[in-house]
Amino acid sequence: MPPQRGTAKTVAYEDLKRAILTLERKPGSALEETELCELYGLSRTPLREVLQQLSGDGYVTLQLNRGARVSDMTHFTLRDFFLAAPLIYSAILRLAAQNATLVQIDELKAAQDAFREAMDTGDVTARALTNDRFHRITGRMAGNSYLMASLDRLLIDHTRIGMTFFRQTRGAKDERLKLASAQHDEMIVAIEDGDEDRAAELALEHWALSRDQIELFVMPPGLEAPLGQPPKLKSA
Amino acid sequence: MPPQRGTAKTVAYEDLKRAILTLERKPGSALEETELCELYGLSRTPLREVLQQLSGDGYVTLQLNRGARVSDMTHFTLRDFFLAAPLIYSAILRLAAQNATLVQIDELKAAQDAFREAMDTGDVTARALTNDRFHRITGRMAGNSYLMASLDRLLIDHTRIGMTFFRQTRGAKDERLKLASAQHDEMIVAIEDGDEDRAAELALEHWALSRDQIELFVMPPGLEAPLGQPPKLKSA
DNA sequence: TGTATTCACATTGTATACAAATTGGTCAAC
DNA sequence: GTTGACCAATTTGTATACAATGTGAATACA
Repeated sequence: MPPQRGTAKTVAYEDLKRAILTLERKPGSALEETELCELYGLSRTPLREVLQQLSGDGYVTLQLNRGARVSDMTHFTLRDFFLAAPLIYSAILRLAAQNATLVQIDELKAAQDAFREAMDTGDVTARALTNDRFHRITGRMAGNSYLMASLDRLLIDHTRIGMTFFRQTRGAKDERLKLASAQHDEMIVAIEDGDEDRAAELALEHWALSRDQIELFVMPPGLEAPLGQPPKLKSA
Repeated sequence: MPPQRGTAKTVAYEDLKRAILTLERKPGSALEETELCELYGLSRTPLREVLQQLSGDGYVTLQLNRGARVSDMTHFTLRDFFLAAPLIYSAILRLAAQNATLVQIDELKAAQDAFREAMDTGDVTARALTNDRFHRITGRMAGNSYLMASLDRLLIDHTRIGMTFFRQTRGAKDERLKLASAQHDEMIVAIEDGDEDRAAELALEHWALSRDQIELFVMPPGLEAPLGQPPKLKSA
């Protein structure tokens, strides 16, 4: 799925992914070719190929004669997200517990160390990216390319959503972060033990925690029955 | 997910997909750029972009400085396939029953008509492609982009596998084809009725039928306990 | 005879130039 | 004042030429 391990091209590919995941590039924003060419020191031909790749991976949306945009997140995607996430996450973690190799388990532990460190520093971006990395490793452990396709797309949006709600984590809410981290630790144990039922269960608990945070963010207390019109939609 | 509705480029994109799904292009076979350029009347730049797209969609695998190959199917992928298929198919059909529009239901009926027709003619390719089309429509009905990513990849391989076992359908085995078709009909009813439980159930039954055919093909009767070595694997 | 090195060829990767399409703005007409 | 057409400027799409990498055959050497 990674494009190639070329040089400047890979840098562009990876950095665009990072920028999209961290909301540095906002959903729906235009990606102009010449700007990106200068930024990454590529000519348009290879840069366009990077954009095609990112499109296939779900990071970017292409429109004929109208260039590339960062894939946007509507409330439709949020609804889809809520439906797909528990299904895929639990399946992935079950398979991870079945199939993880020792090397991968070490990778996962390292990722968790990095996440814990990012938790301590207040760096929102680092939290989101290290968390993203943790879950992508569980995906690789599962080693199922079909499910991986869904996981990849879920994580794009999960990480982007996380960038907004990790930001508001203060005081009492840090308990949630600690809980999330503790769940990661338990996942590692379950995977090491090959305890697939426990791993799947943890995936669902972890998702439930995340879901509650998202719901809190989407629907803050006190605004549960908002008056007035729903946000206006573009008609297709 | 479709690239654009350009002209020659779209033709190349769609035709390559078709050729890959029908095994006209064999798994693992090389896709040389100049050959494809002549075939589709494109220069290398847009053709390469098509290959990048197909790579993102899972039809094609790219290697740095070594070009593109048709994604191959090992028995690893077959194992992954058996794990992921029931999960995704049932989820997709459940959502399809929830969300299908009337227009989509008409499309699905048309696809089923085409499938039935292909069943009568002995045309293996037509069977595989119309069946593929039927299931992709259910995916669009479900309208969940996350799960769609997995479904797309499952259907690539399911259709390719189908190309081999549809071929051996004769005499008594036609019963299986009729049953598959009848299941399609029942799916349409369940979707029209919004009966999501029934739709999900049918997805599993349909999968079970398909799985049995695949198992028969992979492990023909009389070879259930083969002697000697398992097929040799390429390490890594 | 077997192995290693070299060189020519073929194929992929990149840059640039050119063609086509879209966008935004101006001006005229209603 | 609003609508519409037209034109310039920007941006995307395509072709071609060139650079770099990989492949394989022939040859030299052990």
